[in-house]
Amino acid sequence: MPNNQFKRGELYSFVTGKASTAIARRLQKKFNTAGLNLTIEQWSVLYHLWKQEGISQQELCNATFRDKPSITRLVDNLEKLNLVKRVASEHDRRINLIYLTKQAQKLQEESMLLAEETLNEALETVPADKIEVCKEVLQIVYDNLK
Amino acid sequence: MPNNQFKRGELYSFVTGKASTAIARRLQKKFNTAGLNLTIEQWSVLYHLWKQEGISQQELCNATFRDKPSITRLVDNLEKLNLVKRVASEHDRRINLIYLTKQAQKLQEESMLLAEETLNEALETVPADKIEVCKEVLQIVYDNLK
DNA sequence: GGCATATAGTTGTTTGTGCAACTATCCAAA
DNA sequence: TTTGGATAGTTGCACAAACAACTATATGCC
Repeated sequence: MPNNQFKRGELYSFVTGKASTAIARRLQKKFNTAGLNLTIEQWSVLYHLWKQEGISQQELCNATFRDKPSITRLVDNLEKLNLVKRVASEHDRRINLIYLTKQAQKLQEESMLLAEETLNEALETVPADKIEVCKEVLQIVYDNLK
Repeated sequence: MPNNQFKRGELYSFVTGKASTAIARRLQKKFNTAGLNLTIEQWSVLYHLWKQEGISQQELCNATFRDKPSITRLVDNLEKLNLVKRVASEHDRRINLIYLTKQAQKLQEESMLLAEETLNEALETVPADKIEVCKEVLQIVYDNLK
């Protein structure tokens, strides 16, 4: 049992994601302070659309690791904010393709800068090689459980 | 700028806590399968009460890294499930001390086993020294942002 | 063509989070 | 002793997640 040695206090932080919660809260505060009227969850959808727009809601589910109802409602809210548009696919009428509005394109640079800034604050004083190990472990955890 | 080297794809996982989300989902499924009628958030409150009961809601806020309204509602729901009781402090009538019921005491062993099992599955194939580095980094992240 | 099945998306319900505003109580200083 | 500020907890609101049940459309097979 090589990995069976959890002291209880350590178990807790892993399950609750203390660190990632703290990162998300800090970024949310930066968005609010900057007057970006955007939740972290909405940002995480835009994040993938900035890489490639015109993808389906199902593809957004896979990319953001969320279920279909969550994406339906996030897209609902992003549509209300005039940041995305649903466009019915011509080939398959079950599919909505999601496109960014001009307004959303304007948000990319500023929000990404705030995200990088947040991560730099989070990882201040952490040596680069330890960050690499940490990323590697978190990726394996994800792969082990998905 | 020693830590300024985020490739964008990596940034996303850090902010969204992909790994810890996956762990929490896996544990929730184990609870459901085992017939434990308990959310991960409720479990995280019980977790601290098992270590020490009779603490105030404010102390639960600090321990679980949640705000006061969140704890109010988690305690509400735990009370509905007959797992905890609010007892007004005699010294300071503003304070509720939270005590476990017998029913909650019975849940400890089984739920902690499932949590350890989940972590073992998550960290399968990860060498112990890398786990240590990862824990260390996540703790620093938390300390940097709190 | 017609039917079974799979896929894309939506809706309802319960639970939790974050913020602001609120009540009740305590405490300390004038 | 009163009054003003701090602390503990609650409530309302908007947003999000997980699950189940639902509609609409597509596809493959007879």
